[in-house]
Amino acid sequence: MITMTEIAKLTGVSQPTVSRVLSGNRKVDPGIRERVLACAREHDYQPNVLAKGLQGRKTMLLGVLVTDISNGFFADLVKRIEMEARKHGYSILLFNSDYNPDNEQEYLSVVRRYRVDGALVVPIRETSAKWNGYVKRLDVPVITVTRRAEGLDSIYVDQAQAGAMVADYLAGRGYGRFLFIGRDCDGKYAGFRQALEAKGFGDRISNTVYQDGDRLRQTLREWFRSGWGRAAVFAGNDIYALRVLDALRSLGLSVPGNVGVIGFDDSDMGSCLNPRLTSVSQPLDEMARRAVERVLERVERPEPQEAAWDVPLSASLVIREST
Amino acid sequence: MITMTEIAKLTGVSQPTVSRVLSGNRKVDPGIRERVLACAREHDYQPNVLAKGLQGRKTMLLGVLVTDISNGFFADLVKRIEMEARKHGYSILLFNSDYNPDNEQEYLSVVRRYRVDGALVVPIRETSAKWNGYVKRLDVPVITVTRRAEGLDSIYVDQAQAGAMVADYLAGRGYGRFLFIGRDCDGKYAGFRQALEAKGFGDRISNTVYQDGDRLRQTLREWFRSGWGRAAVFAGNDIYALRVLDALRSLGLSVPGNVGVIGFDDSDMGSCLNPRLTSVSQPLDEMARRAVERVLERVERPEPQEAAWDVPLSASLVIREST
DNA sequence: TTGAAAGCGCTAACAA
DNA sequence: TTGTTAGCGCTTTCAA
Repeated sequence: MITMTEIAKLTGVSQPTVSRVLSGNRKVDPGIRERVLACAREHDYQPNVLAKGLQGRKTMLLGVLVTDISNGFFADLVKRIEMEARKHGYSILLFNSDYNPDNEQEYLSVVRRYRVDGALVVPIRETSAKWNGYVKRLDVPVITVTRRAEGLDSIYVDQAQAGAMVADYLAGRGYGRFLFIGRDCDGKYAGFRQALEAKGFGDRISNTVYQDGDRLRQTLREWFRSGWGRAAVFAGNDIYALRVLDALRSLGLSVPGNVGVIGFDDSDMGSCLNPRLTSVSQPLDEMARRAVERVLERVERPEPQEAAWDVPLSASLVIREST
Repeated sequence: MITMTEIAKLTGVSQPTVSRVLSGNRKVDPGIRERVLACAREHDYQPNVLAKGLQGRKTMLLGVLVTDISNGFFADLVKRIEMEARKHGYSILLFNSDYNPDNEQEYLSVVRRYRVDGALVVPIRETSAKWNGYVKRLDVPVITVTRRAEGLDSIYVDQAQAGAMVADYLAGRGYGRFLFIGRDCDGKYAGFRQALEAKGFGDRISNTVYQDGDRLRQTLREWFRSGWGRAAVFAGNDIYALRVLDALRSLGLSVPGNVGVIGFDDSDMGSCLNPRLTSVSQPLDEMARRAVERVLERVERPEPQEAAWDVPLSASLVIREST
């Protein structure tokens, strides 16, 4: 691949002059300019981003670390981040932690090796002190997306509020028994639980971590049989919800007749499921756009002592047939 | 971030010696070795991949260009490619063409700017001469994944064979009218059509490009009314299939009672849909693994004149409830 | 076994 | 306006 030095030789000027022409920010004699540009075009010159980066300027690289790219929600998030970054001339280096903390930690190091200009991270859990330490060491702007991180820029949906919203909605629809599928440390479960307790449903709430196939069916059956009142399942994400629908169907329970089901993330498929899935929608586009903008802002003009950015967004409810 | 030169100063040796210690491939006095390693560990040294790359060696970067990362199939593909690349110490630079040829072309240039060691590409269409030209100019090993490209390494599922397999299966199940959802230039449609023609169903095949909501419903209704014989829809991918199921349901047609539906890609959700979706499964894992291995093999020892690699894999049928 | 010197491709001083 | 020089962090000669 042709370099500036080679173009310089071919056109009989100095290499820095070529640089001046190609970066376009300095005055150069029009004659030379044309010659250089013609030569560059002819040989399909492509600047070496690595050399620029090494030279101390930006690498035009953004690290993007997510938990599971094969989850439609994160796939969508990455897609939007990529689009937004590209719009500003940045490319993204993709890392998939696969919910493995060892990977997460390692990738945080790898990100540094590439001297990325900034990073967008979906941490595995609400952030620990240890994790915070790793991130600080990155010494590039970092923003956590979809989760809040103490002392770091973060943009996320307020999970507790989203959970409370689900609780209000379900209670308003006349449901009186609730099962949450997901971890009990999940913020949306906390909000969900708290709102239900305030309504006097404190003893009508169960939760179970997500399990596969048969076990999920078992759990659902036992839960359904073991109480009374209209039953509703709140799934931690739409994938869980899909599995719940499937399990309920194989138990012969109709949705929403016997059991209501509500998902989380409002993934595209939800609107086509049978029954169509009620779900909580996160402003994905806004998160991606603002996260990238924020990181790039910090890249362009680093103000070390600026306060961390803490942007909780509101989720919204998309009501369909399953509740 | 600490550099080799700084470590050299701190430990009182020359910078190349530090390099020798940290790259580990040359003999160094054990005393020095320990001192240098200790210092590197203490300051959390991370090699500058850019400098290594610039110096003429590898960048440890692989470009991955897909058509749509938000499609679960490609998300999964990217995930596996990332895992496999990481296993070999490579990171991936992600590009999403969004089915826009302009993007595809531009990103092929951007890939060069980063001096990636190789690229894995899902081209938008079966490859044109123009596209081939761009790819050649990359002058790094390129492999096309999921599509065949003349004169380039490619690993893919033989679409025509997959289409024929679907035709055989549907005909064997007693279906006698067929609608393909997707482009007529799609290889699987060609194979599907040809196999059906061979069975004398030549005049019982229709096709339509994918359309949204109402239009899809319209199309399906008209097609369903306009003929006789057991009807089956072959959707170009599982997302289309999901929409078809939804549209049929809103038309009051039961699946598989009135219409059979078969998808393509065997995405995870298929096994939980209502009804569970029959689909064509591609060996995703094998494709990702072999594609990365092949590219890296070419990176490690470039043999310019070696013949292009052409690996058609076989798809398999996953039969569920929808047919 | 170690150090000195060169150079990858580029930008940013500084001089002319 | 242009060229000269230096240097980013590293690997690779070549000497010692």
